[in-house]
Amino acid sequence: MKIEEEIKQPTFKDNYQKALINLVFTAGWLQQQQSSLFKSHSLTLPQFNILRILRGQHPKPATVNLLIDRMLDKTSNASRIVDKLEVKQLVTRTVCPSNRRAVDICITEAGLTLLNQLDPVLEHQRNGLQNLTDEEAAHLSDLLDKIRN
Amino acid sequence: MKIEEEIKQPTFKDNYQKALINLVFTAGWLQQQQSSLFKSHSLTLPQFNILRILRGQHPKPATVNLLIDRMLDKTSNASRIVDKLEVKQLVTRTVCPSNRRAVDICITEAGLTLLNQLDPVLEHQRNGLQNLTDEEAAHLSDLLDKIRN
DNA sequence: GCACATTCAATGTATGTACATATATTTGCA
DNA sequence: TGCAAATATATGTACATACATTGAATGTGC
Repeated sequence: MKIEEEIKQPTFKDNYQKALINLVFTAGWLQQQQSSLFKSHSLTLPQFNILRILRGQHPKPATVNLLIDRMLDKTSNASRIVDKLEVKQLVTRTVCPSNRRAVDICITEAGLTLLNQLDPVLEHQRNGLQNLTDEEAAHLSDLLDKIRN
Repeated sequence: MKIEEEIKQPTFKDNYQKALINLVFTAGWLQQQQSSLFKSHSLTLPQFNILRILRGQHPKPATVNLLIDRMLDKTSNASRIVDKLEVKQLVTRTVCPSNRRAVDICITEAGLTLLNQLDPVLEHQRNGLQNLTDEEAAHLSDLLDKIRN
């Protein structure tokens, strides 16, 4: 469905306004698609993303700062998302021995197992962009880089 | 800055994953840019978007259902966003005479004045996509439509 | 060695998102 | 008519976002 129909706005001021609205709408649409994949495992999208970063570090620990650096949403509160993951015993939190201000966060075996279960689901969906060709996906990424200069 | 640098991830599995992450990241980046424009007027982005829809209807009233239909984020709670706008006296809420289940929501003069103040700011920014050409913006929008099929 | 700024994480508050449920009203049909 | 289903909105709860503030630990300059 074209964006005009999705939000029932027949015309836009110009192509810039149309692309902006389409961009925000489509990103939300994709995030909702992804969220639904995790719901049955009681994981939210931000929780999943944090876990994935931790797996990338594994077996090295990560700090909260490192998580923020790598998160898509820089302003969100990594500390509290880690709280939730800790309660579910998917991560551990220990004070860093070499710098007691920092906290070492590690993914647990349970966390790794959960992610491994989720991988094939995501893979099968080709990350939700299955309607694009490889070239189109690359071109899209270039346009987005250009937006942010 | 390329997306690889933004989130400090040197490589991606494929162009699909890269485009997906870039899409979500860029949409968040744009929304934060916009939010900062409203902050000095104590308006949040969802509140602004609701106000803009109401201005489009003016002087006809809108219902909560109409707002949800036109909102970018369909699952958000329009009712509570209208609450906030009502407290600020930017909108009015009256029970619809012809259907007492529904609520007629109208933008007030104060709301219209506020939007008019904000318009030039947004216009000047070309909606945040000033780095794209008109053709690129149109092409981006087409790619996004294609993602959602 | 000590005052002071900086860094790192946690916390507080307001708002928004996601989803389930509640309440009132209207519609439709047996 | 009467009553179940559908509709329109509001409310409850858990989680996340945005941003300011706090508090402990560390680094720096003197």
